Amino acid sequence: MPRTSSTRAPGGAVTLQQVATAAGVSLATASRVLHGSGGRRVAEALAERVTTAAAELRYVAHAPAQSLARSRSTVVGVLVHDIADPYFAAIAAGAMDVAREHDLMVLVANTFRDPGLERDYLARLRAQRARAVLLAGSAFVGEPFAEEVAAFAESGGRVAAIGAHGTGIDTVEPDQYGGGRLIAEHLVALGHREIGVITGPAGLATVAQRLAGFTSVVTGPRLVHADFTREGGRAATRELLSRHPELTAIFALNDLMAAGALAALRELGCPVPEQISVAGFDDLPVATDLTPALTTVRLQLADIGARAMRLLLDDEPGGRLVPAPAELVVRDSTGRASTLH
Amino acid sequence: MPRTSSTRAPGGAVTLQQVATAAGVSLATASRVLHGSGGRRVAEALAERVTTAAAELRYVAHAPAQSLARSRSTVVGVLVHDIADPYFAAIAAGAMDVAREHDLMVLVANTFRDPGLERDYLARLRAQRARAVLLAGSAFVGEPFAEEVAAFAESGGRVAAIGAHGTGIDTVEPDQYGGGRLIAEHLVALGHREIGVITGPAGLATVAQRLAGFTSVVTGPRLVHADFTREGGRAATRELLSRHPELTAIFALNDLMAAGALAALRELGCPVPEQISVAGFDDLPVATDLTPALTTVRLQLADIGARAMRLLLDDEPGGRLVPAPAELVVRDSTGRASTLH
DNA sequence: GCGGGGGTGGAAAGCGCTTTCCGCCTGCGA
DNA sequence: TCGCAGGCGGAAAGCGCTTTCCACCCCCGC
Repeated sequence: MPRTSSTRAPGGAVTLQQVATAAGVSLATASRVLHGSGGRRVAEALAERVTTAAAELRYVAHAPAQSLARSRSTVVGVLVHDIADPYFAAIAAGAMDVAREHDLMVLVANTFRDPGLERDYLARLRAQRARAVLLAGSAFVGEPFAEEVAAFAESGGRVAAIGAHGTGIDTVEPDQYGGGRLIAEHLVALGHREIGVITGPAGLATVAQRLAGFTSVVTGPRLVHADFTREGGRAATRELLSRHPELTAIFALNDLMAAGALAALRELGCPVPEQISVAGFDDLPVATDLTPALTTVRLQLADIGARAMRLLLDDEPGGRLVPAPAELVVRDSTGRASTLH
Repeated sequence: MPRTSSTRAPGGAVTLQQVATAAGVSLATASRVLHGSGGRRVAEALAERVTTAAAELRYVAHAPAQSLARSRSTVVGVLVHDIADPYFAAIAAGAMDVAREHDLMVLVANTFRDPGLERDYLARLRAQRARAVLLAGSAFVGEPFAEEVAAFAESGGRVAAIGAHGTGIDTVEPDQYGGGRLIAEHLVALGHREIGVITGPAGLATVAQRLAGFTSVVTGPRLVHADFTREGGRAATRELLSRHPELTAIFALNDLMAAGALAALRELGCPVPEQISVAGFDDLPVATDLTPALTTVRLQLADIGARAMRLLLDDEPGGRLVPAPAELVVRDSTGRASTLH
């Protein structure tokens, strides 16, 4: 039997052709009515018939076909290290909000901090012809996929990053250096001289920058590297204190590690901030709920994500650098250096 | 060298045709070598030439074109209320992990708890011909988009949900009811009789189920509805206590609200658990870091997300129901009912 | 009254890929 | 020696949509 308008396509979906037939117009007209990109207009009466038919058939355009024909897709990619980490979740949420304003869908790629996976996802985003991609994860020092980024850009997609990822791409640059410095100055002002730092993998640019800011004020702090997580912070704190019991303050390079540090100090029966002060970085929501409430550096994460997405979607030439401020938030986990050692 | 075969397509991307030409084979052969779905094999020598050419040109298949030709895409959708909420972030992370094993990309849609947006995103996921979609957000009581779900399924996509979303679709069902009951039994065993409940919007199925479990043990608790967030919990707690100062325990229907409750009680100078016990639900990572550490109900969120994604991707017939256990985690925020009122 | 122009609908040519045929070539058996 | 089967490369027909032309109609002006 001939394919009348009510016959479902193989996939089960309604096609534009079916809508056109149902409305008694040509394919071209239906397309113009439903997705017409301005250029041409269609008479009221016909347009009406088409929209009615489309609604009745519950027609939804086949996005891949549209992407193909228009050679322009409606998806953007967001590359994060781990969406379950509140840091990235906040950034992603901000970015997604802006994407929605632009009627774009967001493809989220969780790289698990694996540079190989990161490269891989970037290629797949290129395969999807994503209109743009946001590199939200911190760069690794000595960026191994600059080439893949270039390939993406070359094939017509925009790229923006949070934190430096190389020249030529739009960047929102949180003031990691300044933040590290703020914490250092704060602790020094409180009289601390023996300060330990617990930190994530040395390869992360974020880590390097925060640390650089800190050491611009406090030279040669005691340093322990661990996972950039709560557990990492807990382990690092124990190790740090066993090696350097003289410390009066600990700077955790992110709030997650700070939470772990507080847990470790509680286990060790070491009062904060009376005996040891603790400071974090990021000002995640959890910071206020820790005990004592955490002194930290506030980054406006959702806003950073949103701004990066806006950089991706406007049509200005690339290579811009938007700084994002870091702000010291003093709470209860830092106090005057104890003199009772 | 002549840039014949290397002439970039309009979008700037390399096409299969270019690869084929460069390798001196036909389009069909190139396709078979690079994406051949098993059926046919190509002689070693030719295959080699094709793969080499593809690598040199940094060829990546045009995913939309592939979706069109194969009428099957490689993306799945995940619908969440708010990716910045750790509850959803954990579920999404679990789901994404499984998706990666299957070489699928994940389109995350943030619905901001807006049923309209939810419907809308579902339609757009259908437009993308997403292979499957995971409804991770709690249903609203009286599900307003069953129709849209049906349309999605009808057009060939699979649908799974976390928590009941209607019959016929695969469901991972966390034991919300049982969890509510566990908390109730725990509090009653500790001697509490005057228990207040602070809760999210009445329209959320999750809320209704947790509450039902609780009231199956404790009848007619004092109830305050608020946002399902920390701030909501804080406000609700203040209101609850001002109206019912006789309460000896508060059950917050999620951990975020519980964090708010603890904050409020701290502000009111009300010791926990000595004067008032507090219990939460979800066992988010933050639960251990609250002070006192939160008694709550553990849901294996990442695992739930992963299982739901597996339901979507195997080829079994739909309509299955996978229960996910809830487990009581007793920490320090609950204690024997105070008798000093 | 007739020619020309503006506006609107439709036919058709792709977009980049998959996949069905088709036909050639090789090698084997009679 | 010839026929035939099997294997493998290539031509071509779509997949559902956009968009360029083309054709047509109607209206206006001379």
